[in-house]
Amino acid sequence: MEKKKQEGERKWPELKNAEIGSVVTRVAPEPNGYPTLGHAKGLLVPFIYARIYKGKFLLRFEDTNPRVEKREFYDAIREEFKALLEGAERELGLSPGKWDEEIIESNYLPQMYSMAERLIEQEDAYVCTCDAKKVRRLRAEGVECEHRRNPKERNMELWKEMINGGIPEGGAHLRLKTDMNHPNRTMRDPGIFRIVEAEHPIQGRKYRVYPTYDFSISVMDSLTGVTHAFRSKEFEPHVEVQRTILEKLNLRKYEMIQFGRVTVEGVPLSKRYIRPLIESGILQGWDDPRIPTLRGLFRRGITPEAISRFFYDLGPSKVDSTISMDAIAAYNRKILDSVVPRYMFVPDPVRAVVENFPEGLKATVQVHPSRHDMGYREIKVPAKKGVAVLYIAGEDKKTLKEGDVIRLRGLSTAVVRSIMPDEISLKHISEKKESEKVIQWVPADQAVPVKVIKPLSSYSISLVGGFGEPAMKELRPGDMIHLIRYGFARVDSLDRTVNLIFSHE
RNA sequence: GCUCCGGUGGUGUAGCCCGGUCAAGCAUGGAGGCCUCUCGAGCCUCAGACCCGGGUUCAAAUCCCGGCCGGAGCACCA
Repeated sequence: MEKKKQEGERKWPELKNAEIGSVVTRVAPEPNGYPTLGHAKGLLVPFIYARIYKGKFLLRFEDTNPRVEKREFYDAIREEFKALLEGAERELGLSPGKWDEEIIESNYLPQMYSMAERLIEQEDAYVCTCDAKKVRRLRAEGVECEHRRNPKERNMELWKEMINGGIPEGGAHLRLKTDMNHPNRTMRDPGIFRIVEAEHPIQGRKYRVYPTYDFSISVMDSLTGVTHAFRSKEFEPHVEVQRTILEKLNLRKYEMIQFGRVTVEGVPLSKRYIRPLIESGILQGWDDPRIPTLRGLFRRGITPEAISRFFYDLGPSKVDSTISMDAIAAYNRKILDSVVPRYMFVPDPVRAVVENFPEGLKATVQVHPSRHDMGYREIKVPAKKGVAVLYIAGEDKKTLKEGDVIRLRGLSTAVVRSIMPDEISLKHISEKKESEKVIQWVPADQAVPVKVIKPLSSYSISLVGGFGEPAMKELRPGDMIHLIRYGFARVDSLDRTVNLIFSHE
């Protein structure tokens, strides 16, 4: 499918110190949950820059806190990121739509250990055995503790004990020696390694000492050749810490770039909010269409293309932005509209008996109103003694009164004869009239039972039942469709009914 | 409290580093019209913004100073 991609493209701001062909960026997720819409900017911004500059894009698992990380999350991140990047390639023409290399940070632990030892050797780091509360207090007050003055031999001894298990979790941590009076409090002797007694999803029980974020990110970015490291704005005060680490270890420097956070109006993105809803059974799982996890969104029929285009237009700005699901739906609608087949669906059906119905009259409906190449479907409507039985939507029935002329889409023009509580009586007329109301319908004898699930909030869904036209029984899970005068939907499953999840209007 | 970062139409942004071409571009949303056997999409038209106050300058969205507002961080999490 050819897309018009070239004209009117907005340009992203230039990167500092960037040359075509030599830019390396990365996304560095922690495998501690299912990725949400909140992760999309963190993925797409570095990816887009890597492709604009024809450079390299890395996926790095930042797995240095085994307490919260799980194997399944690595896979979930790979799957969702893959889908999104492939969507970005199709929609934005940024190729290849995948990461060039995958890096598991925990595999670099031995290297990081030796760097830690170098810092101890240089007297740029010391083991502190104060408890966490005291450390926090002293950092706030800008007061040095006694461990700071320990000789390097003593520090090395304690460090080895941390590694060998001689010190329990929480009993000691390695701190960078900077300045306990630094105005930026994150700079006051930050912790760089600590003990975590938990099984690591990849390394198992091999290690018990893990680096903290500031240490691992600076070392890893430098070691893996990253030239432009993106992270969200909350890390701004850490830039100074990370630069200091690079300097003390004499490692290659790179650009550190912060971008603003994205919040979705009325939609909580945090795992902290979502997890209890899943554990309590209110949500079915991490792919529940009510929540903004990427898989939830995909299941709901929000396409990777729409999400990539949306974040492309959003740009890499440093300002925090509040977006709405409606805006994402608008992007999705535009992408889907030109490619998705149309079907007639009647929610809350009511029988419509059409008299004077010609023998052999059948409907020819276009699969897509502006795309003849997508073909036509025929719907045969049997008539017994000049009477055909159809279903129309309950909502449409409500708006009709006796004498109205309606157009049964693609089939017949009819006049309303009478309206009963559970049925409406129509009469086929041959002449076409102007400005008649066009409604959708389904032949009663071939009506396909359809259920439409509409996500309403993270707690609620609504269920709408009705009948679809005969061709709907050919649908397969994953198909995206448009229900005429109703909205876009994705086929979720098929059993005795066709089960759809409503995307948006 | 301290440190840092932002503040351009309803929303999201470009421009700011290297002042003029910006009487501010784009997208989305809004209004109106055309088209349409969908209340969708498409096409056309319209309305809509440089946080405030000083200063520098022939000239400021862009530079400087002061204020106001918003966000983030101040963990042995990332």
